[in-house]
Amino acid sequence: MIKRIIIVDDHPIFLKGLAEVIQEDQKNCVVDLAHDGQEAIQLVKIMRPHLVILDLEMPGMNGLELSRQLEANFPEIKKVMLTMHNNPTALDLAMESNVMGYVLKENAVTEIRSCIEAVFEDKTYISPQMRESLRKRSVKQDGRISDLTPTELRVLGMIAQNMTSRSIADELYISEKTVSNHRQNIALKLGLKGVHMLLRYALENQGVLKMVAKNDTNQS
Amino acid sequence: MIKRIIIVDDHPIFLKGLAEVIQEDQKNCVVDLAHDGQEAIQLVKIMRPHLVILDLEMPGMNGLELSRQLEANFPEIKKVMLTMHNNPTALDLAMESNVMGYVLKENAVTEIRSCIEAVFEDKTYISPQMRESLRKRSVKQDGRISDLTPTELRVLGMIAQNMTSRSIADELYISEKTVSNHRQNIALKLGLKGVHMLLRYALENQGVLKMVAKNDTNQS
DNA sequence: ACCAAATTGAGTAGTTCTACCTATATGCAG
DNA sequence: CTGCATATAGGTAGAACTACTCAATTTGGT
Repeated sequence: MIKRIIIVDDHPIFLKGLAEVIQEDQKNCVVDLAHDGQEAIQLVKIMRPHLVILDLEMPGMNGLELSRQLEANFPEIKKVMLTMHNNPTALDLAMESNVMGYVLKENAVTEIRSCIEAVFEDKTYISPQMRESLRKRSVKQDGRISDLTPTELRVLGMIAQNMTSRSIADELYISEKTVSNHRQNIALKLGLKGVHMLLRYALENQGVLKMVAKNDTNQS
Repeated sequence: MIKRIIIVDDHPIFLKGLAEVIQEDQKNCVVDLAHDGQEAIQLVKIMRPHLVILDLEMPGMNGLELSRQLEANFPEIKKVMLTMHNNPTALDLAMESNVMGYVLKENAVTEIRSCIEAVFEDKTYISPQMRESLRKRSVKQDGRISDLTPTELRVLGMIAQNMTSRSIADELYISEKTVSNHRQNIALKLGLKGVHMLLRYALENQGVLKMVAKNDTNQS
């Protein structure tokens, strides 16, 4: 049976390269391409693919949003997430939108075949590297961004934008002391210690923070 | 006349995709591929290409090192740098190793053709986006990493690794006060102000810092 | 209406870094 | 030899954040 696959990636060269890798591997496939979320949704409506392979980091509608929209409107379509960064939080979020596969771009050429085959057998596939960093996290008992309350998320986002407690307090019309308490609670939940760990964490997870901020519909 | 081109990139899908873009564009070209610096040098010895297109960010030997080695051993071969990040300091360093072109990966598919043609006419080509951020920098009169002394570079690198002044002082067997002074001087030279600006800068330029640290042969 | 979670605010002590100074030793270039 | 840059070190004041503590108010859910 012929499978229809759509690949979504804002990076034209990667998109083209991946499409050819897949077409060489999977002989009985039709592969279509989309450069962003909007284009992807239009294409999905027409093509009704069996599988959508989507990039997490994209300008405009990011991969998470796209994945959620697909899940809401086309739940029968399987989803595989592609990403540059080995970030456990992003994996958490992706899993919540019910993706079946999660592949690091650097390994895509060797793993995408196994991933597609697994997904078409209704199995999930996660990059081995990714599983490794998940294991490390559970050993460290690190907290997750999803443990944070909406206000804490907001504060963390503002920290990532290099704002001081003072300026955050001003913008939110609350006391500087309250901001300080939020910082404390965030650090506690995330298991962060040290003077600069909060800023460091905020900077390293800037991308994920933006994605979480876009829809406040997932506080456990 | 047939031109020989070698592309070096650790990312297989991008490498493949770019190769095809170039071969479609440039009909009278022979394109060869290398996945890392070592492989590139071997290939250059055999192929004696007219042009090497190389990725800045690579594990092992990075693009700057490779470019310098090519410049030292094969000065007649032209070089074009590819990079993900729009970082003026990286451009400075690349220019010092005499690259003829500097292209952002996200624009590669549309720009690589103009770039190759420019370079074969002995002109330089720099991504328009890149020129824009250069203009902004010169307006801001920002300092450059290359203004820093070797010790300051070392300290900045350690700041990027999340070390406190105390631990840096311990590791270098100097006073904490001296480290504090270095911080002050670094911030002055780079035009940074504010509590966390140094850490922020250090984190954002971690990649470049590593490249600069690898060879201390370029203090102006 | 009540309980739990979230938000807000405060106190106090200590750490880390900034933002200014000054000062000495060393090595290199003119 | 004389500057100059570099690296070293110290002083003092203050800003920003951490690390603990406690408590009042609001909010959402059963």
